[in-house]
Amino acid sequence: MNRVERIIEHAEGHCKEHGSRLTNKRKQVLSGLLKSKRALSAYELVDYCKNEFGENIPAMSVYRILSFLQDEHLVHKLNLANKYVACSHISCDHAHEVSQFLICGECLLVKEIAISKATINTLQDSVEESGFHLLSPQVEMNCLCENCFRRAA
Amino acid sequence: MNRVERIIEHAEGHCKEHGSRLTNKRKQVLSGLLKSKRALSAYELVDYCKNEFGENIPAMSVYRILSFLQDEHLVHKLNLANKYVACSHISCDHAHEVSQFLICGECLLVKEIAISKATINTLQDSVEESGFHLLSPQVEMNCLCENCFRRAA
DNA sequence: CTATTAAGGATATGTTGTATCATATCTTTT
DNA sequence: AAAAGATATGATACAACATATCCTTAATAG
Repeated sequence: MNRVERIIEHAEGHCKEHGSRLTNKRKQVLSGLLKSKRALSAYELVDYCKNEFGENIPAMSVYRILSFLQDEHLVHKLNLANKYVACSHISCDHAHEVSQFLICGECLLVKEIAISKATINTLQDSVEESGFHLLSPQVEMNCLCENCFRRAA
Repeated sequence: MNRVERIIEHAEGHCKEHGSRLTNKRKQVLSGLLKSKRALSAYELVDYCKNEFGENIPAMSVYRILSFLQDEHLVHKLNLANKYVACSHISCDHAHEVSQFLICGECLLVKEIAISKATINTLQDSVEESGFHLLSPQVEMNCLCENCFRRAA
């Protein structure tokens, strides 16, 4: 059993625990994200399922599936790019920490790193002081990866 | 002369200094953002110019104008919302600091606050350690404002 | 086994943004 | 003030991302 299969099995258990189902199509979409180093759009996932599994999933359904996977904390949406990535902590059992996403604006390579407690507290405090309430504590930063940076220079 | 007019005059001087022009339509678009507490979409600005000035600016032009205003650091794009806001530091002469944008996911009210040097350094360091290079150091966080938070609860 | 609920399909449409090519308006120089 | 060049704007088409709505199919509980 390879890495992706293992993660998906883990995710399936996670879903069962609170009575939701990780159906076939949901697994297919999730596997697409798991296999990719890059962030993918809903429409790219439509293509992936067609090519990889011969499944013709309409865009509408992919959006529904993505929304389900987000609710299950298996997937993040990157708003900087309007694209989606698998959560890198699916196979950990602990609730995952706040993530900082580094997104290459050129090739969409994504790196998800944990943000330090202290830093997130600072950000959170400034939010509360301003009378706002944090919804999804997820920090995205617009970067270039090493490769694209060199190519640009 | 009111607040918006004063800021626009200041912005005009700023543009002249490096040989760019703050034309009438550019002023109109900028004034729309300055008058709004909320972030606005390009298409909302099209409507604003039509209603306020009777100008029929095509969407294409508004996008170009927004792009110009961003180059001049007079406007920020909020990627979390695909909307635009006037930079809150237009009338300061000092180069503005890194901003943290608190965006109400409900009503799009936006608060722009300066982020502490220490915090931005921490974030920046984690970016560099991961082999990425920061492009636009602007942090956006998905929040609810006080009003919408209460209404939701 | 059938009633209920969850999942997925079909179709249309809304929203944001870009590509491309044409036209108009300023600016500078003569 | 006319020609030439640069900057700004217009018009049209379309690409990419996303949601609304209504309907059908599949899973599960009673």
